[in-house]
Parts: sequence; C-alpha cells; structure tokens
Amino acid sequence: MRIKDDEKVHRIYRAAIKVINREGFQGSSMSKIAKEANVSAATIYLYFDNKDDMINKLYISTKTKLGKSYFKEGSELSPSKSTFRNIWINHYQYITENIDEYVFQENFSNCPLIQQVEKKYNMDYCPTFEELFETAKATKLILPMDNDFIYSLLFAPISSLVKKNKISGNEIPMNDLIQIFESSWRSISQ
Amino acid sequence: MRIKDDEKVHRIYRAAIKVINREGFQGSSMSKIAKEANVSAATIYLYFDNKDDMINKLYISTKTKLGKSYFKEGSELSPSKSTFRNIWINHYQYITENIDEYVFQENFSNCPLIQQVEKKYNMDYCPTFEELFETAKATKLILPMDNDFIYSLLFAPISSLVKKNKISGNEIPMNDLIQIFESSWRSISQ
Amino acid sequence: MRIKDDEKVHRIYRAAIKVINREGFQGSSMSKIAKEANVSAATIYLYFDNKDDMINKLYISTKTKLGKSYFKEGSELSPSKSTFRNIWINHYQYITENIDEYVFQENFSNCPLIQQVEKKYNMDYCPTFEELFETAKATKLILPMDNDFIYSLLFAPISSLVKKNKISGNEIPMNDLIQIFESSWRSISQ
Amino acid sequence: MRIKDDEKVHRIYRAAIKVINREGFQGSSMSKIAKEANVSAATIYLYFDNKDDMINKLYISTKTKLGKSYFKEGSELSPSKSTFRNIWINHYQYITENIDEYVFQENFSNCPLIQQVEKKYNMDYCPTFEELFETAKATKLILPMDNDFIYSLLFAPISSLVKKNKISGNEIPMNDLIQIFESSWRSISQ
DNA sequence: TATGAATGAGCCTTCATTCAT
DNA sequence: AATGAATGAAGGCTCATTCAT
Repeated sequence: MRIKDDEKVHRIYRAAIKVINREGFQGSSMSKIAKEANVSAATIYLYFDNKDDMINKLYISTKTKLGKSYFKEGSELSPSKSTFRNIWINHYQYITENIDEYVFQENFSNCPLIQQVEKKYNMDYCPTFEELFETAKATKLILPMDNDFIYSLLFAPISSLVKKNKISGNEIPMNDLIQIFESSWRSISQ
Repeated sequence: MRIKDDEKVHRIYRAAIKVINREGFQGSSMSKIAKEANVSAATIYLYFDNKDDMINKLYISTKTKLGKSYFKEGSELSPSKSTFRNIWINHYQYITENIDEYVFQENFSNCPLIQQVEKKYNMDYCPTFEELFETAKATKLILPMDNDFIYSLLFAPISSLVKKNKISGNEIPMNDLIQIFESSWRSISQ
Repeated sequence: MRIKDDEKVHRIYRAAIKVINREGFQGSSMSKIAKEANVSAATIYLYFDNKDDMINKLYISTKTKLGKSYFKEGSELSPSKSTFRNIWINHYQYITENIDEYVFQENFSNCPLIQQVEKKYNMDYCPTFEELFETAKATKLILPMDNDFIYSLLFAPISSLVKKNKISGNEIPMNDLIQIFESSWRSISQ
Repeated sequence: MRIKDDEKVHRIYRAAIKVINREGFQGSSMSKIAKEANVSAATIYLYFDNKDDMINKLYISTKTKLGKSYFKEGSELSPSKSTFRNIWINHYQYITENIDEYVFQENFSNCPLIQQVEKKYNMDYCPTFEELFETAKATKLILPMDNDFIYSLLFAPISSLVKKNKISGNEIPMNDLIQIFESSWRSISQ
C-alpha cells in the first residue's frame, strides 16, 4: 500500500489558501482546491471529514503558526522597549512573508463558521503575551490597561496597513516602519 | 413609485446583511435573502443585474454610510484634539450601533470580488480626511506622517476591539473608551 | 408565472417506477428519473423534499391504489363465494394490468427504508377486509382463522405466480386462473 | 489455504447480508460490507470480480441452501400427506431460522440484476420437486395442476406470513402453523 | 494474500438565474 | 412590477474499483 503522505495535508492547505485568496470563499470549491493541490477531490476526504473540517483545521494551523511568529526561539522576554520592538518586527515580517496565510486568517476570523473555533481558541491564545504585558505593567514600562487594549494598540495599526498595502501592492519602507512602531509604542508606554 | 423602489432596495440590502452575517458568505443564497426580505428571488433581479452586482452595490452603500459617519453635519473641522476626539467617537458610535453593517463590510474588504471596487473607491475615499490631516500636520498638531498611517493609528485599534467584542459579546465602558482614545491620540499627536 | 402542474407529480411517479423496475433500486438516480420524466432533476425537488420523500410518497400512492383495487365501486360485499371470487379476480386484473407498480411495491415492502411507513400504514390497511372476513367467519362461510392467514391463503399464491410469470413472460390462461381460485378458496372455506 | 479462502468468502457473504438487510440495498457499500466482514474492501476483489458478481454468487449460494432446505437428508419422499407436511415444516423452520438470508433472497428475486441469473437458475431449480409432484399427481394424492401452481399454493401463504411477521416481530404458534398447513394442503389435495 | 491510499465517475442536492403569467 | 415554476450548472461528498506496497 502507498504511504499516507503527511506532506499531502500541507499541499492541500497551501492549495486551499491559494484558491480562497484568489477566488474568494464562495469561489472556492473542493474540486478547485483538489486540482490546485494536484490530488483528486476524493483524496481530500481521506484527510478531512468534510469541507468545514478542512477549513477549521487550516484556520487553526495558520493561527497557531501566527501565534508562534511573535516570539523567536531563545529570545529574551524581559520587559523592555526593545523586546516589544522585536516582537513587533517579528510579527510584521511574518505577516508580510506569509501574507496569503495572514489574509486568509483575517478573512475568516469574522466568519460565523469559524467563531466557535475562535472562541475556544482565544482562551489559550497567548499566555506569553499575558505574562509579558503583566510584568511590563508592573514595572511601569507601559500603561495599566486591559491586555486586549494593549494588544490592539500595538498591533492593529500595522496589521491594518499591511492588509491595505496588499491590495494596493505597495510596500512599507524601513524608515516608515520604525516610525509606525514608535507611534504605536508611544500609545501604550508610560 | 420611486420611493417604493428605493424602499425595496434597502429591504433587500438589510436582508442580505442579515443573512450573510448569520450564515456566512457561502451560506447566503439569493432565495434565503429573498425570503428574509419578503420578496421573491426573481424580484431581486429587477433591481440588480446579478448577485455580484447586488453585493457590490451593497458594499458601496455601506462604505459610503460609514464614510459619512465620521462627520456629523454642521460640525466644525478645525484641527484640534477635540475635533479628532469627536470624529473618533462618532466612528465608534456608528460601528457599534451598526455592527452588522460594519462586520459585513470588514468581511468583504478582503474579498477578491470587492477589491477592484475597493481600489477605485479608495481614491475618492475621504477627501475630508485628507484635508483635515494635512492642516493638522501643517499646524503641528500631529506628527508629519503618511495619511494612511495616521488613519490606521487612530482607528485600527478601536475597530479591532469592536470586532473582538462583537464575538465575545462584551461592551467597552466609557472610561476605557476615553483611555483608548487618549492612547491613540498620543501615537499621532506632536 | 407558470402553473404548478399536478399531473407532473404523476409523470415523475411513472418515470420513477419505470427506471426502478428497469435498472433496480441502486441503478435509479434522480437524474435518470428526471430524464425519463422529461423534467430537470431540480424540478423534482419542487415537488418532493428529497429522494426518500419521493420514494415514500410513491410507495404510499401505489399502495393506496392497490388497496382500492380489490373493491370495484358499487359492488356488493355480502359474504359469499362469488364476492370473494370477484375480489380475487379484481386483484388479479389489477396487478397484471399494473404489473410495474405492483412489482415496484413488492420490491419495496421488504426494504428497511420503507418499513416504518409500512408499519404505520398497515394499521389502517384494509378495514373493508376485516369486516368482510369477520362476517364470513360469523356466517360459517369460511374457517375461523386469523385474518392475516385468510388474506395470505387467498392472495399469496396468485401474487407469487404473477411475479414469477412477469419474469418468464408467460400469462395465465383463464381456465387455470379459475382453477387457482378454486384451490385458494378451498383452503379457507368451511 | 483452501479452507481459509472459503471461510473468508462466507464471512463476506454473511457481512453482505447483514449490511443489506440493515441498511437496504442502496445503503450497502463495499466498504461497509468489508468493515462488517473485518477485511479490507480491496480484499473482496480477490474473491469476486466486482460487486455484481459478489451479489450474484451470494444469491445463488442462498438460493441453493434454500433449495436443499426442503429435504432433510435420508428422508423418504414417498408421495403422502406426511411427506408434504415434513417438507413444508422443514421449509418453515429453515426460513424462520435463516430469516436474514431469506429476506435478502426475496428482496432480490425481483431485482433486474438478478433476473437473468434467476431465469437460468429456475430451469434446474428443483428436480426433486418435479418428481415428487408428478408421482403425487399420478397416484391421485393431489390435483392435476401445473407444478408451479402446486408450489405456490403450498408455500406462498406461509412465506408471505413469515415475511409479514418479520416486520411486525410476531411469531406463529405451532397450533396456527398446523392450521395453515392443513389449509394449504386442502388447496392442492384431491 | 492482504490492505491502506488513491481516484474518476457519479449521486443527491442547491444555486443563480430565466421564463411565463 | 412581481412572482412561483423551471432549469443547467455546479457543489460537496461517496462509491466501486485500482494501485502500490
């Protein structure tokens, strides 16, 4: 018998993202995804229960990767401006380098189908962030605010700009990038 | 007769938003929308060329309303912090009061179908903002930055929080709201 | 708008029977039935919820017709041999003249899908028979037996022969028919 | 090795009957049958050309067993009422004890797929019956009728009742059984 | 021999859209 | 203008069957 290819799951994931980003959610059919992945549509059903199952798992997979993207292995997380800057830059780099995954994910975080997954997922979303924010607040590095507020003030502007640029096809020069970080930082720092 | 028409178009718009937000994009069929709007599916084709046409026009309609939401009629736009705060609050109020329209719009701004509309639309997006930002920069009220940056720094955090709260069902108390505005303002003010 | 054709339901019924008897149950697809009925497959779904619903309703429809077939309108049902013979002959004529419906029905009475319908249906199956059998027993025309036994002894042999002949393509001459009735009658008469 | 094969074929047969009777013909897929038989679906294709081939062979197998069921080994077949009664009872016992096989077979005797097999099969159906009936007619034990008629008059009623009871879940008490045989016998005896 | 992986064909069903009234 | 009826096309999914080990 042939060996069930673990790599095949990722081929399907990549194909799904590609098709969905190209043709939208409604334009994405299992057969299109299958063709893009160079497998038979029936094959997808060997790896997933159904379309929803596939989308959910794909969503969780990308979400997990994104969650990890903030923190490079071995890097320190002492509460300092430079730590925040590193995290911020990591995030920026990840979403620009994986713009398709990122767009896919943003598209779906609002989708009713995904929201129950989302709810459950949010709970264990980012314990690392919780910790970092708390100690930063304790050391009076940043303002005492709800963690969600901090997160949004820090990351929402750059995320929003990346998405906008995706559409227009522009890129943000490094100078501007620093400027945006400094502004975001100012909004939360004490 | 003209009035009757217009009223029906908006009934269809409201129904479409309702169905789409309830069942997702793929779950929204013309017949479901028709039923929700209490018309026959065939009737929709008297007012729109096809489904895409309807979605596009709906998108533009909501986008226009959102664009107007920032500025209350007759209000002054002299470049001052309080002007910015008013605009910011207007925006917040509008999206919380019209959360369905807002979610719909956000959902679709990333959708391939909408992006050509978006591109064209963005150009004449908000001349008022351009003006306001430019004079504010000239008077050194805010930092000299790309207008897109200013816009994102000012609005992206609160938008992001509203969406997150939509899912979790929470609401932001007024105190917190002020805090968020102050933070956002700090990120762009000089 | 076009008028919903009540005759269309019967066209679909006829087509379904034809296809099912020709190609068997597994060989019968909605599209084949649709083609046979000269309608689009989608049209069938205007009249029935789904395939099972259609089969069930078809089954009930034929069953009802068969139930009525025993008794010609206006005919007497006094308990006498000639009454039984008339009923018996009516039944024979009906199933030979509607052999397709009959075969379809026999095919499905054993099918798991149909058996819940069947169970419910059996209750009000044939009150007329109950009555006739009871009075015939009371007048000592026939033996005192369970009504089901009477029914089977009377009709099962001829039904079985008709089905066998359907396959072989033979027909039963009138002489033989009388002989079979006389035999069946002997098995229940006192 | 030969033994192992045979055992597996019968495991497949049993599984097929089980699945088909449980879920109907359309609900019976090769993989379900395979799972029920505890083999891989591919394995079935080592023993049968395809699904039809399997069903046909299964049908012939059960039909053969049923054909043998009438006659217990070493029993006498002199033309007498008691011989007929023995045969009749044997048949009854067999179909009640092997109700699944019996139901399966009845289900398929009307199925187009099976009817060519049936036609060919009928020829050498039951030479023993032919013989018995002929001598019984010659000795004026039973009426001079077509053998098919005799067969149907004798067995169709009890078969029909067994099937009906299968559905309703009842059983026939011995007293009634004798009564039914006596009735059936009266219909053919001289 | 035995089997998990793979797939083209086909099934049931729904959809966006048009037709006829 | 309005709509129920109708449908070709497509979608998700399963199946009988074959492949490769």
